[in-house]
Amino acid sequence: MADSAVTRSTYNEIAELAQVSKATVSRVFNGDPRVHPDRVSAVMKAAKKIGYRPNRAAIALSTGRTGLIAVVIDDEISALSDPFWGMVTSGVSRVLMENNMQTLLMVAPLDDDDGAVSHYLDSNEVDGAIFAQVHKEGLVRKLAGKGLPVVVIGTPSAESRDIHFVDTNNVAGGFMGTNHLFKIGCKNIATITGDVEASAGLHRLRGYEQAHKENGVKVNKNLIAYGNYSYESAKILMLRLLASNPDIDGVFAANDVMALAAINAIEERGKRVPDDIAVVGFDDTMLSQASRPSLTTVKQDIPGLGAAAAESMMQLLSGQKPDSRILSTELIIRESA
Amino acid sequence: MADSAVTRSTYNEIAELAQVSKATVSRVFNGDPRVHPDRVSAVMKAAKKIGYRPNRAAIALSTGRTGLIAVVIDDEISALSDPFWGMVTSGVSRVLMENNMQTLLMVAPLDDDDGAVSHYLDSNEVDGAIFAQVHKEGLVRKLAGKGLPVVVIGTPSAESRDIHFVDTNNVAGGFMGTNHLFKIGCKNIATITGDVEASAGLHRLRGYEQAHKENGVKVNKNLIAYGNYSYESAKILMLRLLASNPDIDGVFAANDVMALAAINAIEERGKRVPDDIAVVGFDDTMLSQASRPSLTTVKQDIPGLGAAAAESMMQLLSGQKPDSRILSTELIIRESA
DNA sequence: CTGCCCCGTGAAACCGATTTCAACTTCTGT
DNA sequence: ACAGAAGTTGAAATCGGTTTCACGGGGCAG
Repeated sequence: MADSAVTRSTYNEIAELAQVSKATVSRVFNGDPRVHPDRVSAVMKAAKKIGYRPNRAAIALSTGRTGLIAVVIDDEISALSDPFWGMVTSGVSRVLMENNMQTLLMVAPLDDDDGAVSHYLDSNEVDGAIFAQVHKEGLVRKLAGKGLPVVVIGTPSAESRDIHFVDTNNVAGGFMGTNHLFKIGCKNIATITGDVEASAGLHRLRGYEQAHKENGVKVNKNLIAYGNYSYESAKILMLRLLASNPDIDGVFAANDVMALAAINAIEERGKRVPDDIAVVGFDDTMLSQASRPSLTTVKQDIPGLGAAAAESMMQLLSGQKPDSRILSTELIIRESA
Repeated sequence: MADSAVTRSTYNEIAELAQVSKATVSRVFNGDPRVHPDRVSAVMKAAKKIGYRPNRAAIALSTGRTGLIAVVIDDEISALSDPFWGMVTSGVSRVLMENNMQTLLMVAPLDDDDGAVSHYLDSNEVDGAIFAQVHKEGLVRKLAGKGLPVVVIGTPSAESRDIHFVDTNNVAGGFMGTNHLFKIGCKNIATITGDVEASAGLHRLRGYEQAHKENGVKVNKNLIAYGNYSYESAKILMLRLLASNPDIDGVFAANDVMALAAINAIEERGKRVPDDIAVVGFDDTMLSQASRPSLTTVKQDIPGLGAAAAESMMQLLSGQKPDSRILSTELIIRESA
């Protein structure tokens, strides 16, 4: 049973103290305009006197709403070690708190449509779910299909466009970064992609291709290296690129970490950045200012992405149908390109 | 009212299907050994058939336990942009999920003993709270005093030692890093501290001092610069140190980010790392491998810290009185020292 | 003056579980 | 064969709110 605390504060106590019924107490707290002002103040006073705190479990039981929004981070590669997701989450959390909701964090692999996360989410424990880093859309589709309000961070595949999402304009970002390399005179621009199974990686690659088209240059498939956002992957790929394509004079990396790895590999092979090879990253994390040479990079508003997702969620919960939002990017020019 | 879903699964439905009472259904799900095996299997079968999912709100209401543990991150400076806290949180989350509990993330300033976080936490919404990055202990003490199970990540001040905590052995870490600088021949070792208002920063400084004592060198107060873990603070401080103490030949920075800033400042002043000045960091984050020169640093087990906190919490919840845990550190030698 | 409606209110049902308590079987010992 | 113990079970109370529904009183039209 509950607690044996000294001050158990319930509607019953308030009702007794204020000489009204539980029903009236409930009406007062829910702002029912029909209650007589005198009772309202009596209830308020009584509530204050006994230090009333609502019991969320009871509210959840009777209303069916828990006040909880799940933030689900796909943990194939421990995602929270990348500051990106922490920052996204803090953006989500801030907006949810402003709306008097709480953030339930779930870091778990999403490959299983029927795993622990799935069970938890589809049994009304949360009022909605925000998904990050979605590789497989099965679970998301299933939950959205069951009527759970869902917002995805990133762009879902074409057949899931009925799902609400927010994303950075990664195509524009990829274009921006690559185009800058063209503008400063690069002729042979390689790219190290992110995980192209998810939208962000794929879209940045599309932007890279678009910049080629716009500059009248044909994409050389040998200059596309498929990475996964990790330092290690990028270092190996960059070394390989340098070996097979000695004339590379520019690199667009799909995040800052890989850009650093590329610089490291380039210098290891005795070339200089940006003099011999220019490098552009993506994200504008702390890394990009801290590295030497400092990194020219495509900046995205990371906490803003989380905040936008949370705002869309609030709209969904209030019955509106929010437009999916695409946040813009900005080129930050530093030393590396 | 609740949902209008097709499959509303409750004990009532199971009871009806299995021809038993709600009470028996409850006993089965709670592993009461007195129930006849035949009924157990009947209930199980019925539950499976209708795809039963327990309603946590109802459980919370009747048992008083919510299955939620709050992870509270003090957000004076948006903490989640530092990968450290994300990694800690993911460690917490993993252990909690293994124990069938959920992680409620609260990123908010903790300076107010009576703010939103306080209200939320002291009204039985969560079964316990894990605090990270605690500057002011007022709220923690208040909640612990009210009987909420509390675990602190970091070492509380002396008068709060009744609060359970887990921490990295920062004194040993500071010693390790500084001692390494002595061992490779440094004579004038500066340090850039973390936030010394919290235990981690202070303890690393203590370790720095201890290493001096052990090496028979008197600490020179002019070589201690008080930073706050940020790149910006460290860069400014390092430039200042170099200006006033030209004979510095070693730097122990209280985290990797500041170590990078120090290197940047040093090279900006025309000196080389490690030849002129050796630099040691702390954390062994991705930064330390990625930087050039790569960073010699004191490694701590960051997700392990979160996991340890969660394990302590589980013990507290089961009525045990866990020992506070101090995790050890390890020196990772790379290029910078 | 009567009938009707509206307003404000409280009693009671309800949300979905847990837990108490009493009752019913069945087994044991004598 | 019968009292008492042991083992199972279900009815009902409970947790703390929300919501329905019915009722009493005041105002207004007929």
